Amino acid sequence: MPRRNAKRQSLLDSMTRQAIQEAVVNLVTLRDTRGITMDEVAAEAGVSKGCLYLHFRSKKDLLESVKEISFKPLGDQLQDILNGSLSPDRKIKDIMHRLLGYFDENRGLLRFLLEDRELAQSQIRRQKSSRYRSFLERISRVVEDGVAEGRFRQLDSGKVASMLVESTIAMSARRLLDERPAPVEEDARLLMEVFLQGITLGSAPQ
Amino acid sequence: MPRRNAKRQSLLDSMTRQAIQEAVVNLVTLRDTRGITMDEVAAEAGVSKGCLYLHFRSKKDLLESVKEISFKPLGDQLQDILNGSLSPDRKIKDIMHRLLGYFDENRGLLRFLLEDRELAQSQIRRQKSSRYRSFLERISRVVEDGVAEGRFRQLDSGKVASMLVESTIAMSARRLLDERPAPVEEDARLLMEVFLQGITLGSAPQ
Amino acid sequence: MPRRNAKRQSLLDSMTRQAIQEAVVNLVTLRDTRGITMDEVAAEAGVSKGCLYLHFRSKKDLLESVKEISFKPLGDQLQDILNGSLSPDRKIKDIMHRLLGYFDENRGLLRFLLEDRELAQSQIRRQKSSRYRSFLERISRVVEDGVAEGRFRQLDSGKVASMLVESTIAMSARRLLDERPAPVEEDARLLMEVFLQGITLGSAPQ
Amino acid sequence: MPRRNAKRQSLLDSMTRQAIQEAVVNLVTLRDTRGITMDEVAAEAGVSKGCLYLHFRSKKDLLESVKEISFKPLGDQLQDILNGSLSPDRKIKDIMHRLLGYFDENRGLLRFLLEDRELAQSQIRRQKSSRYRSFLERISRVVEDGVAEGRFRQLDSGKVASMLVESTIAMSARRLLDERPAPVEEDARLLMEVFLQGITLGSAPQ
DNA sequence: AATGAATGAGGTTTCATTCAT
DNA sequence: CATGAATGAAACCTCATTCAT
Repeated sequence: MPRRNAKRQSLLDSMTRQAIQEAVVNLVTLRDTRGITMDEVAAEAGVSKGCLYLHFRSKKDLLESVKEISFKPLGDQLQDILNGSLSPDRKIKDIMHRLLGYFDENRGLLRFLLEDRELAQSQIRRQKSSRYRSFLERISRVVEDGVAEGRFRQLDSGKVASMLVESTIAMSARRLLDERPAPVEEDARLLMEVFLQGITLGSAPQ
Repeated sequence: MPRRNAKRQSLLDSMTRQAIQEAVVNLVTLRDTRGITMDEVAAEAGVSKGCLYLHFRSKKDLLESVKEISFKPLGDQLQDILNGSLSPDRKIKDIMHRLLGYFDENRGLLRFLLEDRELAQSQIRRQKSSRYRSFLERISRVVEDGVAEGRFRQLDSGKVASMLVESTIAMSARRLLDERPAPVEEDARLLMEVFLQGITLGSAPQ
Repeated sequence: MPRRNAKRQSLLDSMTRQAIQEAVVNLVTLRDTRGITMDEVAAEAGVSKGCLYLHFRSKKDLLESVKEISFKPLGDQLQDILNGSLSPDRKIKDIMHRLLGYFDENRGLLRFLLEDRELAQSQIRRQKSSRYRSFLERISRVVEDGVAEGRFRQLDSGKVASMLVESTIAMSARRLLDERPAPVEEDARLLMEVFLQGITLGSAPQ
Repeated sequence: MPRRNAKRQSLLDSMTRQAIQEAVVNLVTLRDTRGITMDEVAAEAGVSKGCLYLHFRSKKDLLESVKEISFKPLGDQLQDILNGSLSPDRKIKDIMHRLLGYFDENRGLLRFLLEDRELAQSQIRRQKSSRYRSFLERISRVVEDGVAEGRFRQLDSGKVASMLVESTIAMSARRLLDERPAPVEEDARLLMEVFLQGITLGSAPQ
């Protein structure tokens, strides 16, 4: 049964791939991305060093693939929110909520995002379109929609998007350190309150 | 005159120290912190590699010291603002203004802050007092003052401080990438507007 | 019918063997012998890597076998010439002609010969009988025949054989590099003119 | 005394460089060039592996430098002969004599030459100007001089040069294998007898 | 007979650190 | 105080070979 064999083989194959990727996620959860070595990945995954290069062309390739699969589900969920028909402020709230939740569930991934963000800064100009930057632009457009609808003030949407996203990531980072973080809803609400109404007492509209 | 010799020696000594530290700053402006080598530092400083270890115990020690001196002036300036008698919202505005300005003037240093931030996030619990964390706590207290004075709403001050600071850093990073960034005042004003009043149209009280 | 099956098996078997060997020849035509990997051989042959080791004990064994079969036709042709009844000088000419022609037709094989030659030189004493060395000895005997027949001068036949063969190989190598090499006949004639009129008795000027 | 120190330092430096290069020569004398590893070179030279890269950028660089210095003296001697005012046939004889002698004295170097020759052939087209090829061209010109002077027959000088050089190298290789090789003079004379009386005008019998 | 994932020894290269001078 | 050659522990990567299926 060559068909069956092929299937099982490719299943095994993809299982090893996953095992390696999961090993990376495990290690990244503890260490910095740049601190991990291929030896460690191999040990963590329970395979030989050579095997790593059977499944990934290089270390860079491996890390890249881990980022890819790690952020895929989040990306899809955010996509759904962004493509939805909710109001801009609701979209922003949902996105914040989802980001907080996702990083709660996948604690190691935050480091990849942090690295991505740094990367965007070191490769000044050249590689504008990292995951992070394109995400920012999406948020930016939601802000613009809010402005167009007369809900938000006329502010630089790109900069506001940065503020929204970075504040949410900062909140996620805090939650990571917190042994008993507040419920996700609570932090999402705090973010929204601050951004929608500011921190000044009495400035709330109603 | 042993006294005089000692003095001259220590003067020369400190000059070499400075030369080395400046070399690091120069290199960090271009590269990632972890990407620079001791060879490069020695070459940039115009001293021998061995000399580096005469003045600093290790690479880590050297980088740490560079952070120290790099952020000292900023720290002092922020300290002055924090110790001043201005209102909390004015303090926050001044701090934002100063942060944006400082990173504009010292473009490479942002990387150190980013590193510090990562450190602060990876130091789960154990060693609370990274520069970044202690700075956050200072801001946190200003927010609390504002709450106490009845100017700010009753919000989690630590979280709000994170939001304020991360948004400002994000703005600095944007400015770094921007070829012709807006005047510092403009970005500081945007940050304050958003945080004090939120982004919602019509929510401005007076 | 176990007989028939066995036959078919061995036929299939030998076909795979050949496919592998041909793959090596193809690759050697492009690359250096030592540059090719077993992965590449497997890919080129369209079989699995493991299959290689079913037909050949090792890489060395495989390459050795390829040399064997690659030079077999040439060896047979040269054998015919050597066993023929032509005059020694005619034999030498025919051999040169055949060598030039063979390497023209099988461009990659020259690399094997070069490797063999190196091998012959590094194998100090031990394993005298590499293909190359035994071929040299054959030529040597033709020279001796020529001496015995009074056609050639009394010269060290082994050394003269080396000169003849190396000059011919050098000519082949030149032809390989040449985009439009002269006709084989022309180069063979040049070789003969130089050598025959040099080693032929009575060609000494005074 | 900084002057003196610098001198001694650079002396030590160049001594290590030499030690490394000599280690390569020693190893090449025994093994094939491509078979030696940087580990072996380091061990043979009595230095650490890292030290190798202090003196040479890469393995390729090291081997290249060894070739350079190994063939420099030979190159100079051949240069002198080529630039001299002797007759073309005398030049050729002297060059053959010198090649045989040089390879006798520096047995390992022959391997480098053999490798270079192969290299020239595998890098078809690209690196036309290897040491070997430029040397061939020099010899080629001597042959042309001989033709111009009416001493040699009108033959393709490039091809004849190949024959001359390759035959001499083949003779050297033979001498390498021979436990008691004939005196250099004898082999040089043999080469000359064969070639001179072959290419000399008027040697054609009929 | 055939597969191809896995191995692991070994290759080249880098770099923080030491130490004799 | 200063030097810079030397070190050696990793780092990344390759590839001939094996073996469960």
